[in-house]
Amino acid sequence: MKMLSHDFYERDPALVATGLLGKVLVRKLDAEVLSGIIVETEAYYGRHDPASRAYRGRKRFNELMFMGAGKTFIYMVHGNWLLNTVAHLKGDVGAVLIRAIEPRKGIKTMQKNRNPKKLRDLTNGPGKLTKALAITKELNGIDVTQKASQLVILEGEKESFEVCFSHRIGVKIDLPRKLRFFVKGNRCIS
DNA sequence: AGGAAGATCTACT
DNA sequence: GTAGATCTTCCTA
Repeated sequence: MKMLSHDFYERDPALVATGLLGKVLVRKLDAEVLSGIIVETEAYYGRHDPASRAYRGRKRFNELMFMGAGKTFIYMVHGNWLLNTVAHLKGDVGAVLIRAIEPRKGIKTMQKNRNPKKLRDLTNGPGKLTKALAITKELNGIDVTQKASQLVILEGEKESFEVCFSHRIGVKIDLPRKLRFFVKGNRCIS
């Protein structure tokens, strides 16, 4: 399968967020490869987005959002690591939060990392998927368009599905636009 | 030093 | 399904 190019991420965050649905998130470990289909995402903007990490301007912890698209942006919220990919037009600011995946390869290892009651709870949330895929701050800032990276995103198979959208989850003050996107009917949604 | 943050788990109705 | 405790950084005072 082909990797997504740098250009894919150099677009409006909402376009990238919808575009990432159905794509394959691949986590390379020393001994094995874990993967899953992206089924839920959210778009975040810069200064005019009160829910964005970049709302209060550029700081050391959020500077990745201001830099080149196609990198990971990982941070901690309520004790969970959340995985974003930096996505924005050239010179702009933004990111896409990956909220849920449908597990494909390495399910056993994921279950070792996290032990949910039901299988469908394995990766149906932003903090859950990072734990299942062993994603931590160590992977912050790596380039998901580089083959050598421990985290990459591939083109999915050409499945057809319907995209639904809603307001973002958990944010205090949301924008008037609906910026959460998910695959209709998928059971691995948060 | 204190508190907020894009969440999760558990234990109830 | 909803409620409350608790998870760990980094920001702000």
